[in-house]
Amino acid sequence: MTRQTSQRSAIEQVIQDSDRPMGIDEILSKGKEIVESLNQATVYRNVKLLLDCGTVRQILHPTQGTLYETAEKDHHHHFHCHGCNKVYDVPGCALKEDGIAPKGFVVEDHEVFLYGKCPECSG
Amino acid sequence: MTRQTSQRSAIEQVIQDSDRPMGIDEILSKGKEIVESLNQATVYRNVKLLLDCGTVRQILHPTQGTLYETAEKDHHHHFHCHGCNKVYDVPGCALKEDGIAPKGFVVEDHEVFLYGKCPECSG
DNA sequence: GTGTTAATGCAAATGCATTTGCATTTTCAA
DNA sequence: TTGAAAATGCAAATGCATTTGCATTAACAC
Repeated sequence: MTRQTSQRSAIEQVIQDSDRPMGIDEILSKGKEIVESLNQATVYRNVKLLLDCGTVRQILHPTQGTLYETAEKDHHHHFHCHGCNKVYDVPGCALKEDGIAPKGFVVEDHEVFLYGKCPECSG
Repeated sequence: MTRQTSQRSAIEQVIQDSDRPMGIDEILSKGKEIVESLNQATVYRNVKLLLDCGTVRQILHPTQGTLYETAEKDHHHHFHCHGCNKVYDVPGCALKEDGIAPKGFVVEDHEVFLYGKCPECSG
């Protein structure tokens, strides 16, 4: 049976409240603002639980490693700013619907990663 | 000074001749068909040289790890078949030109990863 | 309240891709 | 042809994210 702990709800809250995907370290540091004793291994363990129960989604980012976001979000893309190094959500889908892949290829899913400067860093 | 060796040209040839990106292990096994003594460390060392001199491009694939392809290729996308596990090149760009990212974001580059079944595996 | 046992914190262990040290082999300029 | 230096093969070492063992703490059913 699974129990409700302060660290568990801190981790859930941090992920739910974020408008962009985060890595383990960022979840850890944000979570520490809520429960200061929070430990990295606990973050790994709880994120894995959340993945298993489908609450959270894993993003394998080409340059930023493994990130996590709420599974509640609709399909969207990710923008990596090489100024502040953050990964932002980009709502909607900029992929053309037809003829994406050559004849015979069945496209079941896709991911788009954008790179550049965010508003704060491009000024 | 850099010298021409049979393993070096085997590695170059394997990468040049391929119509899809390959990981170290695949470069190694294809290379072994040309020079059977070929060693993994040698592949790593030579691929790094080719990267440095701009002949080869590195792809950090979300699910397939680090792949390599000729830098000669034009911009294209990559399709991962979860049947045969190969990554295919998809010529052209299926990304809409405008309004990809919200106002203020400067998009300098992008990558598109497609997932599904290739013609051989979807039959 | 109390006891059972899940969850945590910590540090050590693991797994894996990549790199490195070194003895040996090979290239290539002289 | 020969010798210095580059490259190779091999195995061990590294770096890193992630996992695990274990003693301790805390949740919650009773």
